[in-house]
Amino acid sequence: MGIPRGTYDILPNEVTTWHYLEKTAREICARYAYEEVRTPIFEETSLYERGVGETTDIVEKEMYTFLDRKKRSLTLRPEGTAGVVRSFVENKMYGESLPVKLYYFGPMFRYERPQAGRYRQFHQFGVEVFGSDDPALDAEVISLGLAFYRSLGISGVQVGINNVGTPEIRAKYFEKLIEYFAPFEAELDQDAKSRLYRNPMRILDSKVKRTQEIAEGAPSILDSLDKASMENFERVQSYLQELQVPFQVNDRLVRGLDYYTQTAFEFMIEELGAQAGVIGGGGRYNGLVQELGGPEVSGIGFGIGLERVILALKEQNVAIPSTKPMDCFLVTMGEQAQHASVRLLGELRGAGLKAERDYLDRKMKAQFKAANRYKARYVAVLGDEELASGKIQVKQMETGEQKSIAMDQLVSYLLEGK
RNA sequence: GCGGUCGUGGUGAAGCGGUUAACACACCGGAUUGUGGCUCCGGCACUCGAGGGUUCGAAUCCCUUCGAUCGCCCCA
Repeated sequence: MGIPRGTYDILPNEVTTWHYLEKTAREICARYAYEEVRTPIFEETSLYERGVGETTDIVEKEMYTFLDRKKRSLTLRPEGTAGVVRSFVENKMYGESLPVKLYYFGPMFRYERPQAGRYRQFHQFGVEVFGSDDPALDAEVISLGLAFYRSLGISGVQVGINNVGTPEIRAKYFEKLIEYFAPFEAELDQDAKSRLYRNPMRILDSKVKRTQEIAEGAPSILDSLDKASMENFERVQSYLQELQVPFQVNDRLVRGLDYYTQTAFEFMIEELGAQAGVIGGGGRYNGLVQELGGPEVSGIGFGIGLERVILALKEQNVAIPSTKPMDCFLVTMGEQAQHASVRLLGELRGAGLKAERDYLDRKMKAQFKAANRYKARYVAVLGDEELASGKIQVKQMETGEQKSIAMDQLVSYLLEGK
């Protein structure tokens, strides 16, 4: 027996990092007036087929799909947006005052081969905004993402933005691309060939040298945009400038999900390499709410891969705030003292102090060692003498200073020392 | 789904055909039977991911399998 492939345990010493990420995300979202939403970890399979797109890699080969006991097809969520949109529609949030600004945090599942910064169960922090086309929101969402990285202490995050137009524009652009690539068909690599008629935009970011050379001359989607899209794109850029968000226009930026319209963006960090370097991405999805049965309400959001954020934190040696030190370790000598320690320990904890004792009947020396391991600020020694006198020995570990204190004064003494 | 590398104690690792499986750290115990962080001493792998084979003999060679890791596709 072992842990399933592509999954991993987050052990206590790592959990502090996760708390740090969550806390930071929550604080920033609160500042930007986003509220948390928690949706199920699995949904009906059809939600993703319709929402994410039938021809995407995610739906074609990466979903964890299973039948329940009533033979309903369910799928462990491969991404966050579809579920949040479903919830938005189902709970008729479009009836509330718009825009509705939401964020989420949690595990996602994709059946892929594990690799650096890629797991089968991984975690995302994401936001979604519904009900406004205002390009200022596009800029807000991007700057919120960037604020998250910065607030964590990650530097060098690059923002790439593009405008992928409307589905109609993309259809026309596809024709142009096919027209351009067709004469080179024989020179393209296998992957590019298979994409030529299905999704030629994907050829643009190929890593195969010859394909890349050919792709360099391909027409840009920006030249195919209609006036409204172009204006929208320009306004997003000017708002980003207002917010002092550095960005690069990348007309080759393609996202993996079908639902994106207009603005598409990515957060990247160079040190982590080509794959893990994309630490977040998102865009606008103006047709999705309708596609999933809601009214014509537009949306925009991003998903940030937290495993990759953690890679970046480690790469850049960002210090994680450590856990609370132990206020007091109770050393006990003898059975009487062990009994008495139960109550004393309860009192310490009841007073809000972090306190611990030995449970393995260890020798005093070993108990002191344990206290050190816990980084205890004080050690209180309780033995027969103390029980008889009602006074307990309290040692401040850093200075080695030791005092005798009335047992009922211990709590207030420790609270003073904080 | 495809390709490379790897798999020895709690951890980091040596050993690469010859039989008690180095060493370091961690942990436990003792020196110091009521006091930590230093020092010294002792303990801690019937076993080298699993299964099969070659051999007088395998952790060391071969095959299979599982897993990890890195890369490709794709993505966070």
